[in-house]
Amino acid sequence: MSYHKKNLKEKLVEVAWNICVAESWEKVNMREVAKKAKVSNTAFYRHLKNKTDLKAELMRKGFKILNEGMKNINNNFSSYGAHYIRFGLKYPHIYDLMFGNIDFDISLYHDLEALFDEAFDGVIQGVKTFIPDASDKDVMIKAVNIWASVHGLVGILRRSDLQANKDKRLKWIKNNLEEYLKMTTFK
Amino acid sequence: MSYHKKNLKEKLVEVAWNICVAESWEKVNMREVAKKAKVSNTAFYRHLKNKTDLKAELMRKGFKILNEGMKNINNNFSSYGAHYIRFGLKYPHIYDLMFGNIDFDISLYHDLEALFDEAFDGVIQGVKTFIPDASDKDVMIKAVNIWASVHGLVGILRRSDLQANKDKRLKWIKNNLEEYLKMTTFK
DNA sequence: AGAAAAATGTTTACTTTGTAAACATTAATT
DNA sequence: AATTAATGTTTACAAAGTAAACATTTTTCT
Repeated sequence: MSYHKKNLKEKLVEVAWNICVAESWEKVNMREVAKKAKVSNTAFYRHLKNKTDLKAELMRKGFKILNEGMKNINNNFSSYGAHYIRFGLKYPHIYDLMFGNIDFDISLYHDLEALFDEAFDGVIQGVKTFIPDASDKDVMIKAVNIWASVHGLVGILRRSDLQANKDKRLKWIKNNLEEYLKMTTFK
Repeated sequence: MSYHKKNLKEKLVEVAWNICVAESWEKVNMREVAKKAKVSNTAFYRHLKNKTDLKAELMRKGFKILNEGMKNINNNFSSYGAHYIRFGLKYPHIYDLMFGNIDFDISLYHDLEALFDEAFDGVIQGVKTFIPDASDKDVMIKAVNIWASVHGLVGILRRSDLQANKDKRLKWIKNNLEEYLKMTTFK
């Protein structure tokens, strides 16, 4: 047996990430993660406090990917929305952790809370840029509407992915996200 | 000990409902439910196949309440949206089961699938009524946008309920749902 | 360099929770 | 009344999170 692996924490997080992406958070269990990382069941606990902390790690990783992708978007406002939606469709279960899971007390993880607020603030700033003369209240209303529409759409499109009942019009929306967004929320 | 309670199934579902409403689905466990219903741990299994079926029961109950409330709404289209949102805020964890939980394979529960489709179809019909000359595609686009905006907003408002950071502008939206909806999605 | 301390793995063991199986009791059916 | 079905209980097991004690490696300090 070889004690002291290098970067075991990273390895464990990566294994958990892969399971969560391929299946879902519910399918992530410590024994399986440990087995795939080729360490004992409880090695994990030398690196993370508990399973909730592992979840937080996955969220961090998700925000990192999402934010990184944001940087490579051209000046078109609606394409930011499309980027969000594509992220949600590419990593649905990570997305759930980041934006859905209300059981998770995000206020215990200040960096995650900051990442979240930052994302919303991005929308606020975007609205301000595109509607320079809007009142504070109107900016907020528009930003909330954009945020809600984008996140709500992820839910619809995910569901339609699962159902046999694949509506052609939904398919159109999915394949023409930016056009759809310009016709609705971002118009 | 008294064998053969009356309506044990209903009792169990009710107990589970109360726990799920007060806490969350994660906090619902069979032993606790059994204890609160004053039966043995496994009495449950004479009435429902497994815990997933219990979840389906809660979803049914949720749809029943939501649909019942729908009937008592006057002709204003945006007030349907507000009704949805208020339901989501009143029963957030039931709402999660009904509209969020993607792990749950709704296609195994045809009645639930039908209830879901019915709800979405309601939006389609609403859009058709309010924009009689819209193309099929445009109706779908509008309906999806309404659905997404409404469900997305529930997420934002729930989060703001939890956070100390209670933004006044969000509070305004919450207290003036219909006005907000008319300014945005339902305009 | 060598000893002490810190970090990191492992083994063992306990708890919680879902649920299967065997058994008991009551209700329904013939 | 006797048989069967329905519904409860008891017992038991497996999966999963994680605490505690122990082992080994690495780091730090003289």
